Amino acid sequence: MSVRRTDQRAAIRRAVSAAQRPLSVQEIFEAAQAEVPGLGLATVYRNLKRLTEEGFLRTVQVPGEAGRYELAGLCHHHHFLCDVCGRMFDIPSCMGGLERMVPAGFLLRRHEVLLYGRCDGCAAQPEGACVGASGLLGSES
Amino acid sequence: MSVRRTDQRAAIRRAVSAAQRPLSVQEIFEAAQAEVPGLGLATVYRNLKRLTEEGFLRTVQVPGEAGRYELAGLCHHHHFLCDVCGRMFDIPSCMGGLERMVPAGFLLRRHEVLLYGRCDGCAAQPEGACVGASGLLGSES
DNA sequence: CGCAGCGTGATAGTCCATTCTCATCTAGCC
DNA sequence: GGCTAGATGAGAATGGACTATCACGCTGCG
Repeated sequence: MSVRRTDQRAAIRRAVSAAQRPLSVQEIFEAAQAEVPGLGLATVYRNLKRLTEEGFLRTVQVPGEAGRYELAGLCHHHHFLCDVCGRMFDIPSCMGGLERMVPAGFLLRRHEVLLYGRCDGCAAQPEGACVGASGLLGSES
Repeated sequence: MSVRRTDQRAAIRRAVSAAQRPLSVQEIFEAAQAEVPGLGLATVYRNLKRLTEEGFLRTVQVPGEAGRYELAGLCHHHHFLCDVCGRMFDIPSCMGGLERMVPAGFLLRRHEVLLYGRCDGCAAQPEGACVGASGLLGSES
Protein backbone atom coordinates (compact mmCIF):
# COMPACT_ATOMS: atom_id res chain seq x y z
CA MET A 1 0.00 0.00 0.00
CA SER A 2 2.41 2.73 1.14
CA VAL A 3 1.70 6.36 2.04
CA ARG A 4 -1.12 6.11 4.47
CA ARG A 5 -3.24 9.04 5.53
CA THR A 6 -2.90 9.76 9.22
CA ASP A 7 -4.20 12.51 11.45
CA GLN A 8 -0.66 13.36 12.46
CA ARG A 9 0.55 13.96 8.96
CA ALA A 10 -2.60 15.90 8.07
CA ALA A 11 -2.12 18.14 11.09
CA ILE A 12 1.46 18.82 10.13
CA ARG A 13 0.54 19.71 6.58
CA ARG A 14 -2.22 21.93 7.83
CA ALA A 15 0.04 23.72 10.26
CA VAL A 16 2.51 24.71 7.57
CA SER A 17 -0.20 25.50 5.05
CA ALA A 18 -2.11 27.71 7.44
CA ALA A 19 0.85 29.80 8.51
CA GLN A 20 1.68 32.43 5.95
CA ARG A 21 5.30 32.22 6.91
CA PRO A 22 8.08 29.64 7.47
CA LEU A 23 7.71 27.73 10.71
CA SER A 24 10.35 26.20 12.89
CA VAL A 25 10.08 22.56 13.87
CA GLN A 26 8.98 23.64 17.32
CA GLU A 27 6.25 25.85 15.93
CA ILE A 28 5.00 23.07 13.72
CA PHE A 29 5.23 20.62 16.57
CA GLU A 30 3.16 22.81 18.86
CA ALA A 31 0.60 23.70 16.25
CA ALA A 32 0.10 20.11 15.19
CA GLN A 33 0.06 18.91 18.76
CA ALA A 34 -2.86 21.24 19.43
CA GLU A 35 -4.82 19.23 16.90
CA VAL A 36 -3.42 15.82 17.71
CA PRO A 37 -2.58 15.56 21.40
CA GLY A 38 0.13 13.06 22.08
CA LEU A 39 1.89 13.80 18.83
CA GLY A 40 5.56 12.92 19.06
CA LEU A 41 8.44 15.06 17.96
CA ALA A 42 9.93 12.19 16.00
CA THR A 43 6.78 12.03 13.95
CA VAL A 44 7.08 15.68 13.13
CA TYR A 45 10.65 15.26 11.94
CA ARG A 46 9.75 12.15 10.00
CA ASN A 47 6.92 13.83 8.19
CA LEU A 48 8.72 17.07 7.56
CA LYS A 49 11.50 15.10 5.95
CA ARG A 50 9.08 13.15 3.89
CA LEU A 51 6.89 16.05 2.85
CA THR A 52 10.04 17.82 1.78
CA GLU A 53 11.17 14.86 -0.30
CA GLU A 54 7.74 14.67 -1.86
CA GLY A 55 8.06 18.30 -2.87
CA PHE A 56 5.28 19.59 -0.69
CA LEU A 57 7.58 21.50 1.65
CA ARG A 58 10.77 23.43 1.32
CA THR A 59 13.31 24.17 4.03
CA VAL A 60 14.42 27.70 4.70
CA GLN A 61 17.88 27.76 6.16
CA VAL A 62 18.55 30.41 8.75
CA PRO A 63 22.04 31.62 9.66
CA GLY A 64 23.01 30.37 13.05
CA GLU A 65 19.90 28.36 13.81
CA ALA A 66 17.90 25.37 12.71
CA GLY A 67 16.05 25.43 9.43
CA ARG A 68 12.40 26.29 9.02
CA TYR A 69 9.76 24.96 6.69
CA GLU A 70 7.46 26.61 4.20
CA LEU A 71 5.27 25.43 1.35
CA ALA A 72 7.22 24.54 -1.73
CA GLY A 73 6.08 26.05 -4.95
CA LEU A 74 5.62 29.58 -3.70
CA CYS A 75 7.01 32.09 -6.12
CA HIS A 76 10.35 33.76 -5.52
CA HIS A 77 10.44 35.69 -2.27
CA HIS A 78 12.62 36.43 0.71
CA HIS A 79 12.20 36.61 4.46
CA PHE A 80 12.13 38.88 7.43
CA LEU A 81 13.25 37.61 10.81
CA CYS A 82 11.97 39.42 13.88
CA ASP A 83 14.71 40.03 16.43
CA VAL A 84 12.19 40.05 19.22
CA CYS A 85 9.73 37.21 18.73
CA GLY A 86 11.95 35.14 16.46
CA ARG A 87 9.21 34.59 13.93
CA MET A 88 10.01 34.67 10.25
CA PHE A 89 7.81 36.38 7.70
CA ASP A 90 7.58 36.33 3.95
CA ILE A 91 8.71 39.30 1.92
CA PRO A 92 7.16 39.08 -1.53
CA SER A 93 9.30 41.59 -3.37
CA CYS A 94 12.89 41.22 -4.51
CA MET A 95 15.26 43.77 -5.91
CA GLY A 96 17.04 42.92 -9.11
CA GLY A 97 20.49 43.85 -10.25
CA LEU A 98 22.22 41.22 -8.19
CA GLU A 99 24.15 40.00 -11.20
CA ARG A 100 25.95 43.32 -11.25
CA MET A 101 27.28 42.65 -7.76
CA VAL A 102 29.06 39.48 -8.80
CA PRO A 103 32.78 39.75 -9.61
CA ALA A 104 33.96 38.85 -13.09
CA GLY A 105 34.33 35.13 -13.62
CA PHE A 106 31.84 34.24 -10.91
CA LEU A 107 28.68 32.41 -11.86
CA LEU A 108 25.57 33.44 -9.93
CA ARG A 109 23.00 30.73 -9.42
CA ARG A 110 20.70 31.89 -6.65
CA HIS A 111 20.56 34.32 -3.80
CA GLU A 112 19.10 34.74 -0.36
CA VAL A 113 18.09 38.00 1.22
CA LEU A 114 17.28 38.05 4.90
CA LEU A 115 15.95 41.17 6.56
CA TYR A 116 16.21 41.58 10.32
CA GLY A 117 14.32 43.90 12.60
CA ARG A 118 10.99 43.96 14.36
CA CYS A 119 7.75 42.67 12.98
CA ASP A 120 4.72 44.92 13.12
CA GLY A 121 3.50 43.31 16.30
CA CYS A 122 6.78 43.68 18.13
CA ALA A 123 7.54 47.14 16.77
CA ALA A 124 4.32 48.33 18.36
CA GLN A 125 4.98 46.73 21.74
CA PRO A 126 6.49 48.84 24.54
CA GLU A 127 9.90 47.17 24.27
CA GLY A 128 10.05 44.03 26.40
CA ALA A 129 6.37 43.23 26.25
CA CYS A 130 6.32 41.11 23.14
CA VAL A 131 5.15 37.54 22.80
CA GLY A 132 7.91 35.04 23.41
CA ALA A 133 9.70 33.36 20.54
CA SER A 134 8.42 30.32 18.73
CA GLY A 135 5.68 29.71 21.20
CA LEU A 136 2.86 30.33 18.80
CA LEU A 137 1.66 30.45 15.28
CA GLY A 138 1.28 33.53 13.18
CA SER A 139 -1.74 35.08 14.74
CA GLU A 140 -1.19 38.55 13.40
CA SER A 141 -0.88 40.70 10.32
CA MET B 1 49.92 41.08 33.00
CA SER B 2 47.21 39.54 30.85
CA VAL B 3 47.00 39.27 27.09
CA ARG B 4 50.23 37.65 26.19
CA ARG B 5 51.62 37.45 22.71
CA THR B 6 51.92 33.90 21.48
CA ASP B 7 52.83 32.40 18.16
CA GLN B 8 49.50 30.60 18.05
CA ARG B 9 47.42 33.68 18.38
CA ALA B 10 49.60 35.59 15.94
CA ALA B 11 49.20 32.82 13.38
CA ILE B 12 45.44 32.86 13.79
CA ARG B 13 45.25 36.61 13.37
CA ARG B 14 47.48 36.40 10.37
CA ALA B 15 45.40 33.68 8.75
CA VAL B 16 42.22 35.71 8.90
CA SER B 17 43.95 38.92 7.95
CA ALA B 18 45.65 37.40 4.95
CA ALA B 19 42.55 35.85 3.47
CA GLN B 20 40.45 38.38 1.67
CA ARG B 21 37.35 36.45 2.57
CA PRO B 22 35.61 34.87 5.59
CA LEU B 23 37.23 31.66 6.75
CA SER B 24 35.69 28.69 8.46
CA VAL B 25 37.20 27.41 11.69
CA GLN B 26 38.69 24.52 9.74
CA GLU B 27 40.30 26.83 7.22
CA ILE B 28 41.75 28.97 9.97
CA PHE B 29 42.88 25.87 11.83
CA GLU B 30 44.70 24.49 8.82
CA ALA B 31 46.23 27.78 7.83
CA ALA B 32 47.49 28.53 11.32
CA GLN B 33 48.69 24.97 11.80
CA ALA B 34 50.87 25.39 8.74
CA GLU B 35 52.72 28.10 10.62
CA VAL B 36 52.55 26.58 14.08
CA PRO B 37 52.68 22.78 13.87
CA GLY B 38 51.00 21.11 16.80
CA LEU B 39 48.43 23.84 17.11
CA GLY B 40 45.31 22.55 18.81
CA LEU B 41 41.76 23.08 17.67
CA ALA B 42 40.76 24.25 21.14
CA THR B 43 43.28 27.04 20.89
CA VAL B 44 41.76 28.13 17.62
CA TYR B 45 38.29 28.28 19.12
CA ARG B 46 39.59 30.02 22.20
CA ASN B 47 41.34 32.69 20.23
CA LEU B 48 38.59 33.19 17.71
CA LYS B 49 36.21 33.77 20.57
CA ARG B 50 38.55 36.17 22.20
CA LEU B 51 39.53 38.05 19.09
CA THR B 52 35.86 38.46 18.39
CA GLU B 53 35.17 39.81 21.84
CA GLU B 54 38.09 42.17 21.47
CA GLY B 55 36.51 43.48 18.29
CA PHE B 56 39.23 42.26 15.96
CA LEU B 57 37.07 39.64 14.28
CA ARG B 58 33.46 39.33 13.31
CA THR B 59 31.51 36.15 12.73
CA VAL B 60 29.64 35.61 9.51
CA GLN B 61 26.70 33.30 10.02
CA VAL B 62 25.96 30.94 7.19
CA PRO B 63 22.58 29.27 6.70
CA GLY B 64 22.80 25.61 7.54
CA GLU B 65 26.42 25.50 8.56
CA ALA B 66 28.86 26.76 11.14
CA GLY B 67 29.82 30.40 11.20
CA ARG B 68 32.89 31.86 9.56
CA TYR B 69 35.21 34.64 10.61
CA GLU B 70 36.31 37.83 8.94
CA LEU B 71 38.03 41.00 10.03
CA ALA B 72 35.76 43.33 11.93
CA GLY B 73 35.66 46.91 10.80
CA LEU B 74 35.35 46.22 7.11
CA CYS B 75 32.77 48.43 5.52
CA HIS B 76 29.31 47.13 4.64
CA HIS B 77 29.44 44.24 2.22
CA HIS B 78 27.92 40.88 1.47
CA HIS B 79 29.15 37.43 0.50
CA PHE B 80 29.27 34.87 -2.23
CA LEU B 81 29.34 31.19 -1.35
CA CYS B 82 30.74 28.79 -3.94
CA ASP B 83 28.59 25.69 -4.33
CA VAL B 84 31.60 23.70 -5.48
CA CYS B 85 34.55 24.51 -3.26
CA GLY B 86 32.52 25.86 -0.35
CA ARG B 87 34.64 28.95 -0.01
CA MET B 88 33.06 32.26 0.80
CA PHE B 89 34.04 35.49 -0.91
CA ASP B 90 33.40 39.15 -0.25
CA ILE B 91 31.04 41.13 -2.42
CA PRO B 92 31.76 44.81 -1.94
CA SER B 93 28.64 46.29 -3.48
CA CYS B 94 25.15 46.34 -2.07
CA MET B 95 21.90 47.37 -3.66
CA GLY B 96 19.72 49.81 -1.81
CA GLY B 97 15.99 50.08 -1.66
CA LEU B 98 15.57 47.29 0.82
CA GLU B 99 13.36 49.46 2.99
CA ARG B 100 10.80 49.39 0.24
CA MET B 101 10.53 45.62 0.55
CA VAL B 102 9.50 45.74 4.16
CA PRO B 103 5.76 45.54 4.91
CA ALA B 104 4.09 48.41 6.69
CA GLY B 105 4.60 48.36 10.42
CA PHE B 106 7.82 46.38 10.22
CA LEU B 107 11.04 47.95 11.40
CA LEU B 108 14.12 47.09 9.35
CA ARG B 109 17.37 47.01 11.26
CA ARG B 110 19.85 45.15 9.10
CA HIS B 111 20.01 42.76 6.22
CA GLU B 112 22.06 39.92 4.86
CA VAL B 113 22.50 39.07 1.21
CA LEU B 114 24.10 35.80 0.28
CA LEU B 115 24.87 34.93 -3.32
CA TYR B 116 25.38 31.32 -4.33
CA GLY B 117 27.01 29.92 -7.41
CA ARG B 118 30.50 29.15 -8.61
CA CYS B 119 33.55 31.17 -7.89
CA ASP B 120 35.79 32.12 -10.77
CA GLY B 121 38.12 29.22 -10.14
CA CYS B 122 35.37 26.62 -10.03
CA ALA B 123 33.40 28.12 -12.90
CA ALA B 124 36.45 27.60 -15.09
CA GLN B 125 37.04 24.01 -14.04
CA PRO B 126 35.68 21.15 -16.19
CA GLU B 127 32.89 20.36 -13.72
CA GLY B 128 34.08 17.86 -11.13
CA ALA B 129 37.70 18.88 -11.20
CA CYS B 130 37.63 21.62 -8.63
CA VAL B 131 39.63 21.84 -5.46
CA GLY B 132 37.86 20.28 -2.51
CA ALA B 133 36.03 22.33 0.05
CA SER B 134 37.63 24.10 2.96
CA GLY B 135 40.92 22.35 2.54
CA LEU B 136 42.85 25.42 1.57
CA LEU B 137 43.20 29.11 1.86
CA GLY B 138 42.27 31.61 -0.76
CA SER B 139 45.00 31.13 -3.27
CA GLU B 140 43.21 32.82 -6.12
CA SER B 141 41.67 36.00 -7.40
C1' DC C 1 67.67 33.91 35.80
C1' DG C 2 63.32 33.01 38.53
C1' DC C 3 58.67 33.09 39.29
C1' DA C 4 53.69 33.72 38.58
C1' DG C 5 50.17 33.03 35.85
C1' DC C 6 48.27 33.08 31.33
C1' DG C 7 48.18 30.15 27.23
C1' DT C 8 48.28 25.75 25.15
C1' DG C 9 47.21 20.80 23.68
C1' DA C 10 44.57 16.69 24.14
C1' DT C 11 40.61 14.98 25.34
C1' DA C 12 36.43 14.50 27.66
C1' DG C 13 32.20 16.71 28.11
C1' DT C 14 28.21 19.62 26.80
C1' DC C 15 24.57 21.19 24.05
C1' DC C 16 21.22 20.69 20.27
C1' DA C 17 19.08 19.19 16.42
C1' DT C 18 17.93 15.30 14.22
C1' DT C 19 17.63 10.30 13.55
C1' DC C 20 17.21 5.54 15.10
C1' DT C 21 15.03 1.71 17.58
C1' DC C 22 11.36 -0.96 18.69
C1' DA C 23 7.15 -2.18 20.70
C1' DT C 24 2.63 -0.79 19.76
C1' DC C 25 -1.00 0.99 16.94
C1' DT C 26 -3.89 1.56 12.92
C1' DA C 27 -5.23 2.67 7.92
C1' DG C 28 -6.60 0.36 4.25
C1' DC C 29 -7.55 -3.93 1.72
C1' DC C 30 -9.85 -8.63 2.24
C1' DG D 1 -13.92 -8.24 11.71
C1' DG D 2 -9.14 -9.66 10.51
C1' DC D 3 -4.70 -9.01 8.77
C1' DT D 4 -0.36 -6.70 7.45
C1' DA D 5 2.70 -3.32 6.46
C1' DG D 6 3.24 1.34 7.16
C1' DA D 7 2.97 4.90 11.16
C1' DT D 8 3.56 6.39 15.54
C1' DG D 9 5.57 7.65 20.31
C1' DA D 10 9.08 7.63 23.72
C1' DG D 11 13.37 7.59 24.59
C1' DA D 12 17.97 6.34 23.42
C1' DA D 13 21.51 7.26 20.23
C1' DT D 14 24.07 9.94 16.97
C1' DG D 15 26.72 13.69 14.98
C1' DG D 16 28.70 18.15 14.85
C1' DA D 17 30.17 22.31 16.83
C1' DC D 18 31.92 24.23 20.58
C1' DT D 19 33.56 24.44 25.67
C1' DA D 20 35.61 22.81 29.97
C1' DT D 21 39.34 20.51 32.28
C1' DC D 22 43.93 20.07 33.66
C1' DA D 23 48.78 19.29 33.56
C1' DC D 24 52.54 21.40 31.37
C1' DG D 25 54.98 25.12 28.80
C1' DC D 26 56.19 29.76 27.83
C1' DT D 27 55.73 34.95 28.22
C1' DG D 28 56.93 38.86 30.49
C1' DC D 29 58.05 41.31 34.70
C1' DG D 30 61.53 41.78 38.38
